[in-house]
Amino acid sequence: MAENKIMLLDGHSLLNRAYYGLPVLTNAEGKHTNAVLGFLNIMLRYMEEERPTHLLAAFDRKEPTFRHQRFKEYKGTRKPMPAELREQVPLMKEVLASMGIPVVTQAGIEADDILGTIGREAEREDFEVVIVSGDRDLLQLATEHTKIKIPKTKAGSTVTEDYYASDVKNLYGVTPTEFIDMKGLMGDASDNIPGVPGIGEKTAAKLIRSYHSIENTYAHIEEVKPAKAKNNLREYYEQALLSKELATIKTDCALEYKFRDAVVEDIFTKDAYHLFKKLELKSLFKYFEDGQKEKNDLQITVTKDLAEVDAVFAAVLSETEGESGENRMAGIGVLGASGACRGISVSWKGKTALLFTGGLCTEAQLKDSVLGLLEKGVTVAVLDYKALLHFDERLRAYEEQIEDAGILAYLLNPLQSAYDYDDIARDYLDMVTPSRKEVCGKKDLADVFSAEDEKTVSMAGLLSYVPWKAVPVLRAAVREKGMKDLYLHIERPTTATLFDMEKYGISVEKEALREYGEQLIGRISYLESAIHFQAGKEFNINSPKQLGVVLFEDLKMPYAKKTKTGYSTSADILEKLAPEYPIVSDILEYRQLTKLKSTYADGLAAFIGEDGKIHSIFHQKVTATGRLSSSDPNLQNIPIRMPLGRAIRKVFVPEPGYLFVSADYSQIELRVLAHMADDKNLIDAYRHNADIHTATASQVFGVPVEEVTPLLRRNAKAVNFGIVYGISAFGLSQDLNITRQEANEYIERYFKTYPGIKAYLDGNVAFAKEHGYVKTLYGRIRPIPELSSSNFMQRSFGERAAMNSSIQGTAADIIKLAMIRVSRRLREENLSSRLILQIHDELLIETKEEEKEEVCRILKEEMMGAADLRVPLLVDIEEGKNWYEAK
DNA sequence: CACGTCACG
DNA sequence: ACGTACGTGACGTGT
Repeated sequence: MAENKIMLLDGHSLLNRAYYGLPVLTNAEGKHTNAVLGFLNIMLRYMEEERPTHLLAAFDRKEPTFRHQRFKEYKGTRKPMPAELREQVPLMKEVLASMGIPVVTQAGIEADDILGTIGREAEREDFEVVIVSGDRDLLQLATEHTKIKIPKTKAGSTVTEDYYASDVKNLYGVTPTEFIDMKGLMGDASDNIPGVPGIGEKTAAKLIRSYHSIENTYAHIEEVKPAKAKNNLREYYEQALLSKELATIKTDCALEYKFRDAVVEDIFTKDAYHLFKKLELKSLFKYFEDGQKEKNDLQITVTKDLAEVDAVFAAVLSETEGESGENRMAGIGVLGASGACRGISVSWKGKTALLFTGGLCTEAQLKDSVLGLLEKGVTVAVLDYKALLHFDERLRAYEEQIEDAGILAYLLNPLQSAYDYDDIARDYLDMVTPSRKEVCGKKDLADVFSAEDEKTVSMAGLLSYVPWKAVPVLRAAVREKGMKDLYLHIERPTTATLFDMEKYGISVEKEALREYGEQLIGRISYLESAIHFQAGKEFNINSPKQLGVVLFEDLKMPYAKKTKTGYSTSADILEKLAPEYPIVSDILEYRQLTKLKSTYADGLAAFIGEDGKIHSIFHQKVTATGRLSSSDPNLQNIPIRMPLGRAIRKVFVPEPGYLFVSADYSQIELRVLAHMADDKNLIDAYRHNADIHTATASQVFGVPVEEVTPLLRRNAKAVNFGIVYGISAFGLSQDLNITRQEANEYIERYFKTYPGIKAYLDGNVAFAKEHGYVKTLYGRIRPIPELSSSNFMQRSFGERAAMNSSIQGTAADIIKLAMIRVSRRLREENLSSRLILQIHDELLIETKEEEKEEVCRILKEEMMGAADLRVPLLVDIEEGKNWYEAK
């Protein structure tokens, strides 16, 4: 029989070590999990290394007090345990319990003493003992058969120090027992052990090496070398003995727990699996692969035989006929990109079929068959409706029968980074599945698929099975959270308008774009030479690191400011230096021009397709607030603020015979705020169509409207912006280059002028703190886990995000509504005008000359009418033969 | 792959 | 005392 080995975990100490070793990590509910994950990683690694037959974890009954006051980072400072760590203590115990690992605590006995006592008990019964702790105090327990393992996190990875008695001796020159005496002399501020003043680690080690104990040192007090140590030890001898007692870990406690019960069994239990899932400890799922995780009840058939394919669709139809709910539903997934579809995946009533093209079964056949399901009234569940429209846009006619699991999941938690099949399976179906990356790497499923490769077959099946299975769950959750209307009337209809914009694209004059880039080169190389000359050396201007050294070390400029890696060379710093140093002006201009060249001139050119157009992607599941985002390329950040950058808009043109019309909401966020806060003063200002910044300046600074100077207006405008962003005196002071006190005064005066705003913002933050999320006017939620942080900075961020998100999110809801209404009208009135782009508060439309008047009217009507607020929603319209003119 | 920077709303 | 405005995406550098 293998020899017995027991591993003893120092619960609080390991949790503490893990907490500070890993970055903040939360699950969707905002529960912090980094310490739990770190603890488990260390534990699992050591179990692998040591293969113990017995295992348990010791915790203090209460939070450590008195002797073991060790939840602090620095000596002497007694930091309370951060809330993020505190909440993980009970969680950790729960996790251990779920894994069948005993959590040993006992009233009046500290964890160290439990470890010491059990360690000795086990050793007496011929166990090998391994004690795991982040705390070096435990070294005193080391023997020939008791090893102390101390994990250390170094640069992200964990390294371990192992100590038997001999290792302690080698390192400190004292035995583990003498280690206690050493500690008695030197003390430990972090453990509230006083020790002897003036005796530090060096002296203590020397004395104990010579005399082996405090008592014996005292007996030879006359010989004690440094005079200071001699005198202090005399004076503080009692305290030294007390310290020794405090530092001694007890090994003879009367424990109720019998360590023989701590036999290691299968720790990857079903309970553990469910708990890990709830905590989203994804990296640990792999341990359950053969264990307790639910078997995917996928029944998959694979075919490319036309008759069999037909039979599958016939079966779907007949078996869903007359059913309701999920039984009337089929999941559909496309295998391969839109142009190169190799097949589709279909799930219904728990069954899944993979249907491939080839032989007599064509892509068109598959598409028609899917359409056939919809015609017969089957509801189709998908992971990504927009992707499906790229597969076959005829599906848009059946929008009301389509359920998008990805969008539903996004509404339930917009903070996730992805909504792929594995995410939804994990979050809503309690299934752990290999991710797309694990199955396909960087390739498309269609390229790696093989009927013999079980993983690819399984993943292909999941593409339809997961939406089929999850949509009922997701729908119920969305309804329960009050977002059903948001989904049905805003989010789902938005998808098709985004698809249209992506498909249609926007024309770009390639040659003009090339010339634009060309024209920048000369000036860029001139500036480069000028900068190098003024610096007195050549260096990479694009490297903030090198630039920082040149400016703040070589040229010794002031305003040198931090960043983790070096000096900050951001524009707001350089702008302060520019009047004084010509080189800085040149750098600013250089930065501007190279940005235009690389991101816009060259960057955009790379996206122009065969059709002379750019088809950027509009993302509906990315932002925390409900806004859209755009990528490949991003057409929502084309320059406009500076003349030279703005000129790039000239290369964006309508198709021949068409014009651009751009329509943007005037200050939609402030108007939304006025409505939601129901602030009488702000509402009145908007109802009277006042210049809002001037009106604000007049009221806040107490001067008649006619006497508002440009400076006052500018300040008021900054305050208005700040309010929308979740005001902070520091942010405002930065923006206006004023002191924080002045900024504070502005804010106070603002809130005095608009008391409704103050009440609303406060109320919103309070709501967020109570519920953990904020809501838009249309019920969209944004969770804000940072609000429960004990970290001031994070919590403050949460408060600002709470103030901002309802406003930004409500504006985003309204613009989505406007897009839906505008495209509906354009279609209903049989116009050939199209929605081209959305830039948050602006819609760009391509219109025929003769439709222009009509389109402008529609835009005004539908945008202004998108929401019925307590203030008018004004829309400004411009037109032109390119995007530069239409703005 | 993280960071600094900067383009937009 | 803490050290920031809210929301994005793309580029170049440097580990």
